[in-house]
Amino acid sequence: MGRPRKPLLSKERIYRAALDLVDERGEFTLPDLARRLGVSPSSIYHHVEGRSEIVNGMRSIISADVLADGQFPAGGGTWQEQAVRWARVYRNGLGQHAKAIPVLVGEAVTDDATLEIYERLAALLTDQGFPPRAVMVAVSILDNFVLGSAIDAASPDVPWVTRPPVHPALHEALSAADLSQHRSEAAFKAGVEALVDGLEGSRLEW
Amino acid sequence: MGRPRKPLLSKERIYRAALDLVDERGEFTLPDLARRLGVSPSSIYHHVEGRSEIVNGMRSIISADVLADGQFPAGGGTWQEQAVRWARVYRNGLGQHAKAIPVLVGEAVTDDATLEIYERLAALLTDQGFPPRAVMVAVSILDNFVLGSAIDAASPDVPWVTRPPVHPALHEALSAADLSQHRSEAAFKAGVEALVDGLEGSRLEW
DNA sequence: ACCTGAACACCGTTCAAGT
DNA sequence: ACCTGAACACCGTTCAAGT
Repeated sequence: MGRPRKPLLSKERIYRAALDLVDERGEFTLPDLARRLGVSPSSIYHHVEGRSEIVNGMRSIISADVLADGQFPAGGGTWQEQAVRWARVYRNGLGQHAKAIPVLVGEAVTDDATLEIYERLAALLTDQGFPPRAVMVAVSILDNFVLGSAIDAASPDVPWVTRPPVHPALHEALSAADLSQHRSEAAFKAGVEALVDGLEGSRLEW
Repeated sequence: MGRPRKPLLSKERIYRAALDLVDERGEFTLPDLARRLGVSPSSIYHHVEGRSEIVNGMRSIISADVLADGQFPAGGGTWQEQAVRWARVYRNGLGQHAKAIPVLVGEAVTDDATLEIYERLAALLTDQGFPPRAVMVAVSILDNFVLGSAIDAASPDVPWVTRPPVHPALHEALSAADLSQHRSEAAFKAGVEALVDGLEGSRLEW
């Protein structure tokens, strides 16, 4: 068939199609992706280095969307309110692509958009007088919780399959809160607020 | 070659070998696993259903080790101290197999040992008078943070590759805390304590 | 029952050949 | 420069054949 007059592909189009695929199915293969793009698998290699560049590209799209949110994290209020908003907006952004998270985990973060997300939080804390080591610890704390919560939100339904006689307390708790969406939300909100309160108390320890 | 007088394989041996492999390399394939076991790939299928049973088996080994820890979570002290211990022991157990975490994430939890871990925490909180919905939220909160922290600990070195002029605050923070092991530890300790304190304050809200 | 080797339908990636 | 089809070394899984 030879070269087309106008390129059929671009990095952007490849990343987006891969993200769409993962949103739908929780995974993607190069042949699937090629089919979706109406192209042959080998064509993709004229635009990207390989599979892991595509995964990183997916993440940069998600992060760019997060950064586009006007509330991130500026918008006034105390620094605690801004930190809570940082976590909420970031987690919501990841939650839009919950099925992608297992794919993203394990690939190192190198893209500018994602780094900028962490820079925003680091800058907020630095401005607040946190010493550099405390900034690192605080960023890690919120990052860990956001990531864990986003994975939780990504679990299809209930995260644990209990059998009542064996796990009575866990089973009871699960059936009381069967709206898993709400469970995950409530856990996130309460957790972030507790963490940010905790930061204030111990910010000079590190 | 035909059937040996004594079976060469067992579920147990397969799970352990797979976990060893993942500990070393961060991943495993059936051919690798077969080689390690001195057996042909197809032999494995006489003992397990397939790859995902092996992944679940790996998790149950890790969880059994956690449960074998005498400190889990009994050992006296206030319920807050016990909850903190629960998180620490569980996270340390996962940390022994940090490279396995990306492999485990995404596979639903169904094995008894892992469910028992959560049951212990749920029972602790139930005994403490937390209503079922609060138990669920509290368990989710600690679970999310433990998982996020364990993933963080699994990252080979620094989780973010910054370029100084673009991400000044983040870069400064990173270079101040270049001992990543310690960074991850400090973040975990401070985070868990803040979360458990927060639980006490809001336990009747849910 | 439990191992083997051959076979199947896949996967990611490379590359010469076309325009 | 950018697409294709053929090819490569893999992967997980199945199954008939052996003891």
